[in-house]
Amino acid sequence: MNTKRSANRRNKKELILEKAIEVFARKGSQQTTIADIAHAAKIAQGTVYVYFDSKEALLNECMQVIIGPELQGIIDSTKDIPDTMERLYEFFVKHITLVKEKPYIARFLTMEARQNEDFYSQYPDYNPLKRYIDHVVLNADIAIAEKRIRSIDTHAFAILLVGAMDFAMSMWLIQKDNLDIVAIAANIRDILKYGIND
Amino acid sequence: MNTKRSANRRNKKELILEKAIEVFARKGSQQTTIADIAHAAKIAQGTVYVYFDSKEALLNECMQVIIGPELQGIIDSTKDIPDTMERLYEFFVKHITLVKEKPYIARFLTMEARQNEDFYSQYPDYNPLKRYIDHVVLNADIAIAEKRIRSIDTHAFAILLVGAMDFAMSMWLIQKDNLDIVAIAANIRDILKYGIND
Amino acid sequence: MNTKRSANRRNKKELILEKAIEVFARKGSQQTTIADIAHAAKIAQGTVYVYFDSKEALLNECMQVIIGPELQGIIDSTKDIPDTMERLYEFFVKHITLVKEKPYIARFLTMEARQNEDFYSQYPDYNPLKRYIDHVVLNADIAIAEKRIRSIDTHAFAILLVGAMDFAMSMWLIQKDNLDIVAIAANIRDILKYGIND
Amino acid sequence: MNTKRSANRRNKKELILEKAIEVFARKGSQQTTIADIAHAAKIAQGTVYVYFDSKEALLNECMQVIIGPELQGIIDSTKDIPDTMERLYEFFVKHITLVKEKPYIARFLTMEARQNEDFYSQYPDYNPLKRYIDHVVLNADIAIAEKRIRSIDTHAFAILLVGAMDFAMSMWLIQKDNLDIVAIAANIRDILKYGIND
DNA sequence: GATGAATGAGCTTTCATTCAT
DNA sequence: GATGAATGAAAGCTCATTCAT
Repeated sequence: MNTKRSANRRNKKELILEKAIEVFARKGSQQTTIADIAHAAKIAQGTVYVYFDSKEALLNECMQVIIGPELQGIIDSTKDIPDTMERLYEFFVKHITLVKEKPYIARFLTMEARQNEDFYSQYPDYNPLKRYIDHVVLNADIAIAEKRIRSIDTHAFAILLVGAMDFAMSMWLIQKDNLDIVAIAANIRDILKYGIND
Repeated sequence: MNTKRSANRRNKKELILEKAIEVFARKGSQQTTIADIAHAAKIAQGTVYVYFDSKEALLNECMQVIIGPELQGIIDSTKDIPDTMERLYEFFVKHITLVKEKPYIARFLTMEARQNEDFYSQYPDYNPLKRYIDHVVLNADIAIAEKRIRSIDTHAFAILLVGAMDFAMSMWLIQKDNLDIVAIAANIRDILKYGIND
Repeated sequence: MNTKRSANRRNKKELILEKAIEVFARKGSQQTTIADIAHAAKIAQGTVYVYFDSKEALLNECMQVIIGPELQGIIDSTKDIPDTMERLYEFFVKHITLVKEKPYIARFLTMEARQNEDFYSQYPDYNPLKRYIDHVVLNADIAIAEKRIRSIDTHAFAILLVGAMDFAMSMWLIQKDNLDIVAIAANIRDILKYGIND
Repeated sequence: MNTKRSANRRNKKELILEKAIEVFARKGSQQTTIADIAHAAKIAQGTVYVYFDSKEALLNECMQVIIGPELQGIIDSTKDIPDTMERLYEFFVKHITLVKEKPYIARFLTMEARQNEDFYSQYPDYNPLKRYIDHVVLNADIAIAEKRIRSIDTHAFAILLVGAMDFAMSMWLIQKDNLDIVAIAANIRDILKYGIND
């Protein structure tokens, strides 16, 4: 009984989260109404408030669902690649692949994330791309220690890499057809590796 | 008379635009009301609608004012630097300087710009950073032709450079104190120049 | 079995009533939600509706519980005081004592009771202070018949006495600290007894 | 121009206040919706918010309108009666007359006033009947100094008088037909003057 | 009987937009 | 052109009540 009830509860909450992510991503959080989400989930508006305190709380949980499993999943899935730079490259590619499969993630990362300044100020660690930055810095530090790359400023390197990822995503969202994002990834790798100098 | 009237008209329209940019940048366009702007410009709310069809039209004109003079100004002011790569680096630095002086520009470029998907879809060329991308691609192509740099994919290079600029700006907006954006610029230059390989 | 069941039923209903009185008195009936009461009674919201038809019905039963045992108790406990006026004074004092011990009673008498105009119109006899008025009139009539007091308008006298009690309670609810309600009672007695004339 | 506009503004605000008092008095503030008031004033709901910050602010202004001019008017209009006790009696009678003419005042004084505990805590001086209490205390003190009445506790006396007024109003609101409130006033005067003792 | 998730009508409040002056 | 009072649609949110379990 309890387990079934509890399962229903979790399912309903997850259903709302899932639909909310969809709608938020499609319309933007400001343009999305609770009525939109309730309609998408085929529930009454009031039901949303059974599971979430407010629209803002719902949005925050959506972001954490994305930031948590999805982004961490990418970091984790590349963990075992031995070559450090290969690992970062794979990380880059997997991120792009994820975004191509679930464009709403890009939507959250590049758009919603930037609007919630208050959210950031309160929980700076939830900044989704901050996690990426940390990951890149960590790996680049290792690569330097292992003498696989020269001694560079790893924070600047992380901004280059993550900034390029983020920007490529943004552009891809707008002009999907004209952007071969996978080819771009390979070329970015080449530039970062050898530089632009002769 | 006519010219004077016309001048008044232009002045009042420019006054509204100027104040709107200020308020939009400070509060975000969604949080900004027409009343806020009218108050900032010390005019009546109805007057805004004498010069602009709607709030959205006003926002769009604000973006064009920024994208136009301000960003083009940076491109133009670095036009005469002879060395191509030096020119791009100066462009990068001037952009950062501009943003540090007028943070509302960053606000528009990194936040507002991404919210107006409709705007983009309708007018893809108004994408502010698109102009930067074009500028970087153009210059990198020249640099290759002049054999100042090796033959790279200039589009990927542009994404790296502009993406890093944009991302650094975003981070700087959130955590101004902990980000020495000028030092980062220098380190990014170094990485792009020589690559990370030994 | 049946008796036990019935006892359980009565117990649960009394539990709800008891907790409802507490919560209604603390927050006011309008600010109180069924969820508040269910929470206070540690039962499910739906259970409230097993015993009461509606929130309003619950409130009405609460009022009757208070008007019944509590107020009647005061009347009864002073029944045996032989001197009529002494009896009324004691009645006054006991009422004050009761209210000081159970302030939620004052809350109901002075606040909730006045809001339910519909309730009154339907059941005028449930007006809690009406019972007091009747009691005072009855006793004053007796006192006159016994020639303990002069022939006054006993209804006016009852309004004076009960009105003063009610008003003193109201003020005491608002500014508990600054009102020595017992001293006031003694002084009111003196005025009523001898009048204000020299 | 300005004066006409300004006059319109004041008129509209007064119109809203007037209608709000009517509706609040008829339905109670909690049961009254902004839509009710807007409908009564034949304006749009939003217009209410042009003149008042919130429903609560509107209610507060309603109370002040009543507490201010109306109650003070009674106090003022009896100022010139030379005999102190006669003055207080006239004050009592005028209050009753006012309430009979504008029953909504009674509604506010006896009902709304008691519900807004928060309001009281914040602005204890706005307590409408507090003003009456002060007035009675002041006059009774004078009467004692003038040796027109004996030395009584004037605060207790004020509670008797104002409490009786308030209670009589409450009862009259509920059972208008069966209460000759003017006769009661005369009898209350008699009791207070000579006491109940032989 | 007991539960509590689900409901949806109804509330207050906001604000882009209009229009008589 | 300029005004700002007026509008009313639409939003987020609450909560008494219901009903399948």
